[in-house]
Amino acid sequence: MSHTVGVRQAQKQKTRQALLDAGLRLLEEQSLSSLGLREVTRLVGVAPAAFYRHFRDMADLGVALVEEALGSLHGMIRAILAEQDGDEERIEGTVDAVAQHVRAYPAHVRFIARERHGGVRPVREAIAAELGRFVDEVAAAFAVQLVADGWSAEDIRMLAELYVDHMVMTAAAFLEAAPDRTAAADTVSTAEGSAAVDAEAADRAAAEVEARIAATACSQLRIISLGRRHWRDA
Amino acid sequence: MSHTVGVRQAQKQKTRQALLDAGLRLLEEQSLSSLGLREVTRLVGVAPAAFYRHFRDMADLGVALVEEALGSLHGMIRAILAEQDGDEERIEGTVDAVAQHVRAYPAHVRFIARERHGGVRPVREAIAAELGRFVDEVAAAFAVQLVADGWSAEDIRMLAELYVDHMVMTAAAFLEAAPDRTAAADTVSTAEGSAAVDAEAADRAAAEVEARIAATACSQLRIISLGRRHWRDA
DNA sequence: TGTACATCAGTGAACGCGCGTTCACTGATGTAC
DNA sequence: TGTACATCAGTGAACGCGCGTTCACTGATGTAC
Repeated sequence: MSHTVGVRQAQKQKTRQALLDAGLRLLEEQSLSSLGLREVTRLVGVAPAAFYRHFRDMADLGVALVEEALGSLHGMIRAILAEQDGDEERIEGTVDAVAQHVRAYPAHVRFIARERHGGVRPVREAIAAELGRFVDEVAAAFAVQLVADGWSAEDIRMLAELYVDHMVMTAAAFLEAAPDRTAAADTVSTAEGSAAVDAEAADRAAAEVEARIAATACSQLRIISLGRRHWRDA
Repeated sequence: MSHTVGVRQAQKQKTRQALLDAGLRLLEEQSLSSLGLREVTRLVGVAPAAFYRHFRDMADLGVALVEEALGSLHGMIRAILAEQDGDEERIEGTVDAVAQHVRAYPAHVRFIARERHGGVRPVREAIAAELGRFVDEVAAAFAVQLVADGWSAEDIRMLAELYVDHMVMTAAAFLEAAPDRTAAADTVSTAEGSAAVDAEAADRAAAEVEARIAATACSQLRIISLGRRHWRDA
C-alpha cells in the first residue's frame, strides 16, 4: 500500500479533477468560451500557473469534460437497451432513466446541451463524436430485430439518430424545469419564512412541469415507435 | 420627402442595425457570453460608448437578435404549413425549406442553435418564447385535421413540439455540413492553385453531406408521419 | 536503511493588454416662433 | 424664410480591473546505489 500509483501522481490527479469540477460548476451559469482560467484556479485554490500543468487551455479542459460527462451516460444507455419488456415499458423506462440522469448529473447534462452547438470547435467535435458513438450503440441494439424486419443499415442508423436526438432534447427540457435556486433567491419575500414556503411551492411547481415534460416525451416516443412498426408497410 | 421618420432617427436605426449585424457576424465563432462590447463597436467603427445609445448590455443586443433571427423564420413556417400536397410532398418541401433557410441565413440559425441552451438567461428565455409561438402556429395548422380525427389539444401540441424540435435539429445539422472557409484557409497547400481545387472538392463533399442530412431528415419525418397516422389505432 | 541527486506539481510576482463603464463634450438635426 | 434654443447620437479620454501567459523558484516525492 506504499504507493499504489505514486503519491505524487495521485495528488496531481486530485488537482486535475478539482479543476474539472470547478470548471463544470462555473459552466452552469456561463458558456465555455467565456470561462476564465483564473476563475477556475481561484475556485480550486491554486495559482493560475498551475492550470498549465494539467491543460493546454480552456478548450482542452472542455474536451476532458466531454469525456467525463458522456462517459457516465454510456452506462445509462446500456441499461435502457438491456430492458426486455414491451414497447410501452421501454418507453417509460427510457424517459425515467433520462429524468434520473438529469437529476443526478445536472451540470454534465447542461454542459453537453450548451456546448453541443457552442463556440469552441474542439469541444463541439468531441461531443459530436461521442454522440455518434451513442447512435452506433443504439443502432446495434436495434439491428437484431430490425434487420430481420427487412430494414437497411442506413434506415436503422436514421432511426437511432432520431432516438438519440430526442433523448438529448428531453434531457435539456428536464433541465429547464429544474428549480432555479439563483432566481428564487433574488425574488423579494414579504413575510418571515416565506422564502422557505416559496421554495417549497417552487419545488412542487417544478415537479409538475417535470411530469408534463415526461408525459410529452413518452407520447413523442410512442409516435416514433408507431412509425417504426409501420415503416415496412409503407 | 423632407423627413419621413426624421433624418436623425433613420441614422440611429442604421447604427443600431450595424451593431446587430456586427454582433451576429462575431457570434459565428464564439458565444454571446464571451462577445465584447468593444469588439462589436470596433467592427462597426463607432466609439464604445455609442453602444449604450442602443442597448443596455450584450444580453439586450442578444434579445434583439433573437427577434430578428426568428422573425425571418415565421414566413418560412407559414409557407410550409400552407402547402396542400400529400404527406410525402409536404415532408420534402419542409426539409427543402429548412435547407434553403439555413443557406440564406446561416448566422441567424447558428445563433439560435447556439444560444438556445447558451449562457445568457434572457436570451434563452426569448428563444424559448419564440419557439413556443412556432409550436402554437404548427399546432393550429394541424388542429383542423387532427381534432376531426379525435386528437386532444394536448396531444396536438405534443406532436407540434416534436416537429418544431426536429426542424431545429435538422437546421443545426445542415449548418455543420456547410463548408467551413476558416478551416479550409488554414490547411497547407502543396501546389499552385490547389487551394481553389481543395475548396471546390470541399464544396462537393459538403453538398454530399447535405444531401445525406436531407435524406435522413426526410426519413425521420416519414417515421413521425406514420406514427401520427396510426396514433388513434393504438 | 541511508544518502545524494533528479523530477516536477505547484508558487508568486510580474508583464502588457483589452475590457466595461463614466463623463463632459460636440455638432448636426429638430422645433417653436 | 430666418433665428434662437433644445435635443440627443456619437465622441474621445480616462478610470480601475481582471485577464492569460512567462518565469525562475521551492520543496515534497521518486529513484539509484
